[in-house]
Order: sequence, then C-alpha cells, then structure tokens
Amino acid sequence: MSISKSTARRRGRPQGDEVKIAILKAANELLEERGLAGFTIDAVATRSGAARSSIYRWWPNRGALAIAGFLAETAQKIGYPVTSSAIADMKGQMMRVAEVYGQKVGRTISALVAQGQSDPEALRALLDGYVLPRRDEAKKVLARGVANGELRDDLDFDVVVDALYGPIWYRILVPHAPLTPDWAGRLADHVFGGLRPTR
Amino acid sequence: MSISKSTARRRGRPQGDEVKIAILKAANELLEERGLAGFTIDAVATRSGAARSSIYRWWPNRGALAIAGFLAETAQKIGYPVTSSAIADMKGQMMRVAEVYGQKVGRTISALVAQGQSDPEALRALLDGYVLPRRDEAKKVLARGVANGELRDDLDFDVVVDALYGPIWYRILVPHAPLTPDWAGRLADHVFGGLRPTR
Amino acid sequence: MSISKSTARRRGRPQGDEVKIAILKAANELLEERGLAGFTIDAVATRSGAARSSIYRWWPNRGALAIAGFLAETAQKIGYPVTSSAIADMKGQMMRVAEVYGQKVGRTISALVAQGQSDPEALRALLDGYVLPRRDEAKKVLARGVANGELRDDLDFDVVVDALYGPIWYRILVPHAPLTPDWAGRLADHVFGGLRPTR
Amino acid sequence: MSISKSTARRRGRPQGDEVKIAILKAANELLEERGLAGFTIDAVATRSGAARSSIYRWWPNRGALAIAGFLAETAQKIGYPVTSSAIADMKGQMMRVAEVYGQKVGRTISALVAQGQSDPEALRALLDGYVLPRRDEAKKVLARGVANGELRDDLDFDVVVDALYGPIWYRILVPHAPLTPDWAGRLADHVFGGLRPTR
DNA sequence: GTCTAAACGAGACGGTACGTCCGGTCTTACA
DNA sequence: TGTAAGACCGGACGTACCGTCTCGTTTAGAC
Repeated sequence: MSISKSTARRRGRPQGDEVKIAILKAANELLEERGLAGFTIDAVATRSGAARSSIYRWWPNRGALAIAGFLAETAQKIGYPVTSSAIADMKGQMMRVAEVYGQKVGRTISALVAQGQSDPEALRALLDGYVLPRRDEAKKVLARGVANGELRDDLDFDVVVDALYGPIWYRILVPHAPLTPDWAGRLADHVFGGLRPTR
Repeated sequence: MSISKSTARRRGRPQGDEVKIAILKAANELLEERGLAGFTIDAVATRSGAARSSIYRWWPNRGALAIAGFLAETAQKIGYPVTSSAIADMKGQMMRVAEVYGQKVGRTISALVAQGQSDPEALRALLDGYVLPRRDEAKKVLARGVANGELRDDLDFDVVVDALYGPIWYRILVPHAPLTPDWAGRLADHVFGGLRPTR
Repeated sequence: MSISKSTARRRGRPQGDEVKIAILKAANELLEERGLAGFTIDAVATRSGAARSSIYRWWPNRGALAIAGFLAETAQKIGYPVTSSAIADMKGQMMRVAEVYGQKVGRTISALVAQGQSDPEALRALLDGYVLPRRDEAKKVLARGVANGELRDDLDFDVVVDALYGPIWYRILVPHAPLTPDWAGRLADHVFGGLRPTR
Repeated sequence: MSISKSTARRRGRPQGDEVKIAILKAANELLEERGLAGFTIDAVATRSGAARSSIYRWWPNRGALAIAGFLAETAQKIGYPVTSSAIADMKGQMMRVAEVYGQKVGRTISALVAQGQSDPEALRALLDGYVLPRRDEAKKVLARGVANGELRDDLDFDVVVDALYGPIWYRILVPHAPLTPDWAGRLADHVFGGLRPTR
C-alpha cells in the first residue's frame, strides 16, 4: 500500500492518525449496529466527524473500508488456549469463537461476506487478512494433535478446518438457529468423535 | 405462493403465466451470470421483456424477486439417492450438491445470502423456502441411518446437518478454495469417521 | 353526445346511462375537490364505481373526460338576466359569474385550462363546448346595447368580451387576489365608463 | 435568490455557475419549445448535460425548476417606455407585451400557470416572482397618469390592472384567437375610452 | 519565522438504481 | 355487447448512494 515511506519525511502536513482511527472505529460500529445496509460512506463520515473525501483518500471504496474497519477493530480478539490437549484447545477455541460471533461480530462478518459477493477485492482482502491466517493457526493446533497422538495421522487439515469452522460461519450467514457456545461444543464432539457407533 | 386458485376464475384478465415465468427465468439467469451486482430490476425487465411495473406487481422488491427466481428455477434439482446405506446416501448427495453448487448455482446462492444480510424478509424466505426443507430431508436420511444401526443413536441431528452441510455453504460463501465433489467426499469421510485414531 | 336512442333497440345489453352519468359526476366532483392533481382515471373509476375500461370506452383519454364532466355538470348554470338595460344585464351577469367561479367551479375551470396546455384536443373541446358559445351569448347582449344606444356603435365585440371576461378568467388562473362579485362590479364600471376623466 | 455571497467564501467546492445556468437555459428552452408535456427533468438533464441529481440538488421538483427557468431567462425582457403620456406608455407596453407573449414566451407562461394549478408552491413563486412585481410597475405608471390628469382620480388600480392585463393573459391561456399587438392596442383604446357613447 | 505541500472539511457533480404512481391498452368472466 | 376486474407496457417522478472532483483551510516539517 505504501512504498518509500522509509526515506526522508516528505514535505507537507503529516497524516494525523486520529482521523484514520476515528473513521475505522465509526465504520466498525456501523457495521456492527446496522449491518451492510446502514453502512454508508456518508454515515461513516458523519459519525466519525471526518469528511467523505478523507475516507476516499485512504480507502478506494466502501468494501475496502469495511474490511479495514473489521480488521482494525475486531479481528484479532480470539486466541487459542494452549493446554496439553489439542482437541480440548480446539473445542475451547470453537466455543469462544461461537460466543463472540454470536453477537455483534457476527453481524459484521456476515456483512463483509455479503459485500464480498459483489466485490472481489473485498473478498480477497477478507480471505488474506482474516480467513487464511486463522485457518493456519488452526492447522498448527491440529498438527500438534497429530504429533501427540490425539488425532489420526492421515487427516486432511483443510478438510478438517472446514469441518470444524465451516458450520460456525454457516450459522452466522444462514441463521437458521442461534449460534451458541453450547452448540459449538456439541459440534466439536460430533466431528472429533465421528458419527458411527463405537464397537 | 397462491393457493385457492381452484375456485371459480376471478373476474379480470387472468395473469398470463408467460410473463411471470419469463421474469423468474431472467431473474435467475442474471443472478447466475452476474451475481447480485448485475441483478437489477431494470436488467431483469429488459431481459425478460416485461415492464418494470409488472415485476413490481408481483414482487415487492428485488430481494423477493431474487428468492423467487431461485426457488422457481434452480431450487429443487438435487434429490437424495436411496440405497441400503444411509451413510452412502448422505455422502453421495453431498458430492452431488458440491458438484452443482460449485458452478452457477453457487453464485446464485451466495448472492441470495448476501441479499439476506440487508433484507430480513429475503433471508426469511430463503430459510423457509429452501434451507429448512432441505435440512429436514437430510434429517430423514440420518434417522434411517440410526434405525439401521449405521449411525450412533445419540446424535444431535441439527448438529450433524450443520457439520455435514455447513462446510459446503462455507466454501460457497467464503471461497478460500474450490468446491469439488472430491472435497465433499473427503469431508463426509472425515466427519462420519471422526478425527481420532482408531485403536 | 349520444344520438340514435330513438331507433329500435340494438342487440346486446342496453347501455344503461347510469354508468356514464356516474362517471361524469365523479369526474366533476374530483375536479372540483382536488383539482387536476387528484383527477386520476383510477380515482374517477373508484368513486363512480365504474371500471377503468368503461371510462376508456366512452372517452379517449383523461382530458376528454375532464371536459365532458365539466360540460355535463357545471357548465350551463349561469344565464343572462334580461332587463331593459344591456349594460346592467352585463354587469349583473359578470357579478354572478364571479360569484360562481369564485368557488368550486373556478377550480374546475383552472384545471381544464391547465389540462389544455398539454392536450390540444382538450383545449379545442373547452373552446368549442364552453368558451365560444358563451362569448356569443355575450355578444348578443352587447348588440342589444348598441341597438338601444347604450353602447357606442364602433365597438369591436371580440375586444369588448375580452375586456369584460378576460380579467375574470385571469383571476381564476392567476389568483393574485380573490374573485368576488364586488370586484366584478367594479371591473364592469371601470370598463364601461372608461378611465379618462369626464369633462 | 441568494444574497450574502459577499461574505467569506464557504468551505466546500464552489458551485460552478455553468451547470446551474445550463440547466436553467435548457429548462426554459424546453418549456418554450414543447410546453409542459415535454418538460421533463430527464429532458432538461439531457439537454443541459447535467445529471438529474444535480438538478434536484438545486430545485426540489419540476415546478420549482420551471419557474426558475422562466424567471432567469425570459422574465425581465419587457420594460415600460417613459414618455410624457402615461396612457401612451401603458398602451405601448401592452402592445409590446402582446407581441412577446404571442410567441414562445406565451407557451412558457401558459405552461407555468398550468403547472401552478396542481402545484401551489409553483403558483406562489410565479405570483411573487413575476406577476405581482409587474403589477406594481403598472400601478406606478397609472399613478403618474392620475397625477398629470390623464386618468380619473377615483380609479381602483387593482381593477384597472386586471382590466388591462387580464385579457392578455386570458388570450394566452384560452387562445380563442391570436394575441397580436394590434388587438392589444384596440383593447387599450376600448378600456381607456370606455364603452359608452360620447355625447 | 517563514514557506509549502499534504491532510482535511465541505460540498458540487455525474451517474445508477430504487420503488411509486399513473396513463393508456388489452384480455378475460359475467350479465 | 356492455361492464367489472385487472394484467400489461411504458415512462416520469423524487430519493439515496456511489465515487470523483474541486475548492478553502490547517498544520508540521523543511528551509
């Protein structure tokens, strides 16, 4: 995004971060509170106190702003616990994710995905900035599980991550029933344990 | 949508089905070809040869039209096979769903979900008209599997359906990787078999 | 408007003038009450209880209906008094016209004239059906005045009628001040008497 | 329309007068050429090269635009001559008005009046912006005539202005016969001279 | 301390789609 | 054949945003 900022400070007024931060904050709040429909450049400008032109100076369009707001404000709030059991760590993290996504963050995420359907760059940004990194984290936990014998060694990690986290996103985006930690726990149990009877 | 057409014909000019059909067809095609962005009432009108006002006579807004187009044209294309094995039936159906959703239908579905994020009625219609009925079908297959001993008898069907189909929707909506029958087959194997080592 | 009612009954359902009358009545009422803006074919249909198609059977478009409604209902309500004095007759008639036009009829007339601006046929119908006939009546009174010596014998009747009635229409259409009988009387006095000082 | 431009420039982009002028010009031309029927916001936009939204930024609806176009372009074209005789001045001005109104301006005026019938604000604007000011001018001339003895001193100026100009508007709006300077001259003669025989 | 170029607020501008309203035509069922 | 009902095409309306642009103002660093 920015090349050659390392070299000697350029002339002119430097870019007071407050404006940028206020914009991102407002963007995120609007996304949370009113979803994609209420997320208007004008609304962001009004709420943040910034001018529309200031927004367009830093982000090329509303999709980019939406993603940026999300990444800046809410993205990295859920870490993985680290205990001796990878399965327990996974399950715990899924439950915490469900808890968080079940509230305002869920609205934001679904708005972002919706935006992504008609805005390839926004989708790309969401994937690269959020989805893929988190998948990688999950895979590390899985690898740990394989290493210590908790998990089968023939697992396809991509499939497993889809199996564990896909349903969570599905419940955000297609809310046929509420997204709760309890449900997430049962989901983990079913997937880890399989569906076949134990002999 | 309208029952009670059986009774005596109403007074005025009857509603030449061709127009309605042409509109729905055009709506669906646009959704498939160009996603939500290109799905404009005007575009639908032009392509179908109908007048904008005719569209608004039958559907209150673009969300309703989008859902209606989908349900009328593409919704019921994938049935369940029925063999002796419920697990095989499930897996087979998932693979066929993946195949179909991996193409144009996927675009349509993601457009509908996106629309649903800012249009509660559209979301409701999608759930009631498509998602929930298909979940019910899946649960019947699962029940068969429990009955004949293929599946554990303590399963939470809602969780299981989420676990099996959630990832498919996830890959449509958050396309971090392509949606293929092969992947769907492996997904089924992982979930049915569980992730823990077999003794 | 309707000829040949005398001859032998034609086949089919007789045309029960009630519908036509109800339509004209409704048309006129709407014109009076809400002016051109509220004068909608649909509104006329609803109020009259007739179907839109029945309206279009008898009148080609809304302009024609408006004129017809006016002519049928309100047009011929103001006759000329006949006394020995033509000037008094004129003045009296002007005052009564002002009285009538100052109320609902004025709204109707201004609506018709407005309609006429973008509908040449409506204008033609208004002229032929109302304006010109009434001008002719006025000219007869003027001729009587010339004959009995009340009026100059070199008058241009068209100019005189314009001078006497033009201001009345003007006050209807450009209502810079109310249209009252008193004002009309003073108008008559000024025009008949001239504006120059009497020696 | 806007005073107080003298003070310090406002913050944002100033309002490039060209756009506004082009819009008004186009509006007026359309009114002249095609009357109220052809006077469409879209047509104005197309002809002026401006966007529809730019038009709506400055005028709230088509009525307001119509008036504004008229006032900006054609309104003030006819001044009063000033000679020693008030009567001659009046008559001269009436003839020139007749000449001008007899052409395109007449179309515009009748369109405006028509618009006014279903748009009270447009009517108000026409009265305040055009009709009343011009009536005031006329009254001044009349006052001069009274002062120098050409006219009776018991005249009701409002009635006189109605008597002199009312017929002209009447002939514009109810064009039963063409509006010519010659006719206007005869009108002036009749009204100033009165209709009674001179002893 | 001045100079100056970028940041910033404000808002005009061209566009595009929305959903509504109405006009006029056409097609049916019923009387 | 007249009438009620209402589907249909078409076109204008006014609204809401989008993304671009052009201003005047502010301000921290360069000089």
